[in-house]
Amino acid sequence: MKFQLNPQQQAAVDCCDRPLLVLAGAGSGKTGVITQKVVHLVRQQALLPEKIAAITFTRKAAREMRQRVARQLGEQAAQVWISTFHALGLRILREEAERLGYRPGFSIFDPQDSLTLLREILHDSATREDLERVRWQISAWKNDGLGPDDAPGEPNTLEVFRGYQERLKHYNAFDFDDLVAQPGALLTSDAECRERWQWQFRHVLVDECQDTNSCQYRLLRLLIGARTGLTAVGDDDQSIYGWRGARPDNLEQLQRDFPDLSIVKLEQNYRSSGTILKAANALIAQNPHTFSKALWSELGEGDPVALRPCQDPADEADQVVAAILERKFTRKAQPGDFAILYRSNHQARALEQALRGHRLPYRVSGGPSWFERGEIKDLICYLRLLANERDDAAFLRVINRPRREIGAGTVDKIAEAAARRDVALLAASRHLPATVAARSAARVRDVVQWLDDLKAAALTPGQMLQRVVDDTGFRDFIAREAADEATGRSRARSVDEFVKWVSGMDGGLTEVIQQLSLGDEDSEDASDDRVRLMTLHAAKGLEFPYVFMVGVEEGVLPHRNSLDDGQLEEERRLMYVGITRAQQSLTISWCQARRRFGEVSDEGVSRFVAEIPDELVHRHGAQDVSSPQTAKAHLAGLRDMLGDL
DNA sequence: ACGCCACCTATTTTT
DNA sequence: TAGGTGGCGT
Repeated sequence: MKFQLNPQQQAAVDCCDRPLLVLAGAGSGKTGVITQKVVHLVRQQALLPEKIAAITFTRKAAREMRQRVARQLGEQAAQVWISTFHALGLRILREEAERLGYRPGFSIFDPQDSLTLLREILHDSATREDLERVRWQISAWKNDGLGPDDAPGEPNTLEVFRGYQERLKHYNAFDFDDLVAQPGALLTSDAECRERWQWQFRHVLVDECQDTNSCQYRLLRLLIGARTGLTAVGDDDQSIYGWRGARPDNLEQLQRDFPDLSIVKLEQNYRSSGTILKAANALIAQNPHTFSKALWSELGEGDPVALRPCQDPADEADQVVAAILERKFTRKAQPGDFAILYRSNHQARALEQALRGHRLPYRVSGGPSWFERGEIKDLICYLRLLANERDDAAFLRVINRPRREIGAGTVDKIAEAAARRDVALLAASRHLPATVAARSAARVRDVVQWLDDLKAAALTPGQMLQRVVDDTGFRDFIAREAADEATGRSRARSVDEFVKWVSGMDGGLTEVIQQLSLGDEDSEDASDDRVRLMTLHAAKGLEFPYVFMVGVEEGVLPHRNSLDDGQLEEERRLMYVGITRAQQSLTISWCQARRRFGEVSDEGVSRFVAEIPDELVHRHGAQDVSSPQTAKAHLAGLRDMLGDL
């Protein structure tokens, strides 16, 4: 496939002699630009592929980009460093671990492991909420590039932070935030190392730059040496992650950090109708801007934006379903052409009910992923423990799964011994204290012996995992543990799938685990033809022919907790992101009444709706479908007309 | 180890 | 209102 670039896109690709900021509006073809630029750097600028880094936020974006680069560069694409910030950080850490006092084969703790760790530090009086709060705080500090010595906080919270970091190191483990923070700290303090990495890359490209937090931005800057090219792509109007530390003003910071920065704006949109873009432009114009931008398109004006007041969420859901059925009929649209977007997850419930009721296939995005499922996490922990015997979190997870009748008392005694001798739980299990009863001691020795044998056998990660499953009877254990037979079967199946998946991976144990720890290979199936339900946050980067934004009410969007200090602007951007997902048709609806904590609230339509000019909208009112009764009747009529869908 | 009840809280979430 | 958590009893 060959891309026709418009003049602005071409300018962005061609600009290689100075740092560049590409302000890429929604749907302006920025992925194509990044892809083409990588190709250009290799083909025209004669850069070696391994001298180029393209950084994204999600694995999905990275995968997409790699595929598109591969389509043009073929084999060479594999040499380009296309990865997420975290994967890049991991790759740096793998080479520099020793400098930080870590050993090869280190573990990566997920948030759950972090919670386990904090539970040890904060002893038993802490509730789950306390632990979550502390974890959140520590993570926020790290994302701001702060450590226990410079973070602003209560002395005892900082003490917890310090203890947390010390323990992580003791376990030879990093948490997710460390994957970016530690390379940043290392390259800051170690000039030799910094130069080496600056030498590594001749050009760095960053996607979604407005989403970088302080820590990511610091790492980015540290990678840019005197001879390193930079292409930053971003859209300040789509910055919706301020609440988790993203700094959209990093786009402005670029101008200060790189005085010779060029700026290219991509304003032609290839996705939406003119009407939808005008609505989006008008809305976002209400926000203050450093960089102004107006999207336009050649796709024609299209339908007006439909505005629909509804009685309550159930009525709203019925109306959305009615509209979907109608369009399935009149425009031969497929379920997969529709997306329903909302501010918060619980809003999905009413919609799911209505969709189920009318046999419309749907998919809710944002459930727990494969790797978060308990049985998969168990298996990953076995591998982690085999690669890094200091990984106490993995040890604790695995020691009694499947049941080995090693009681809490025994584990406590092992933990005491480990603490006393300052060794890991697994090491302590090899020299059990005399206080452990002979029976328990024998059981522990058996597991440890088995683990040691497994480690000594020269096996691939896949074979190792297969042995774990076989030797422990893991499938049966997992199946028996499930509440009902069906979930038992499905879990056993997912164990098999996982073993197969790991067997297909290449690399040694360490690489495989570190891959796995970074998360799911999301099994996004383009062919699956279902109505998509998701939050506005989850919708970023996606597009759909028909979009419904529901619950566009004061208190919901903008959310009631975001009415002050600049957060309102982020809520408006959220609305903007929602609008710009739509290709042909956009329907905005809200409820007159919504049950909230038991009480009926009626805050009414969102202020954002009034920010869309009148001439762009079509208001549905009482004469259309407005009461639940008529909506139901309308639906019934449609059903008769279309047959049972 | 499991089930029941009282209590609390109530956005957005990737890696 | 509802769903999740934590404490407590069997």
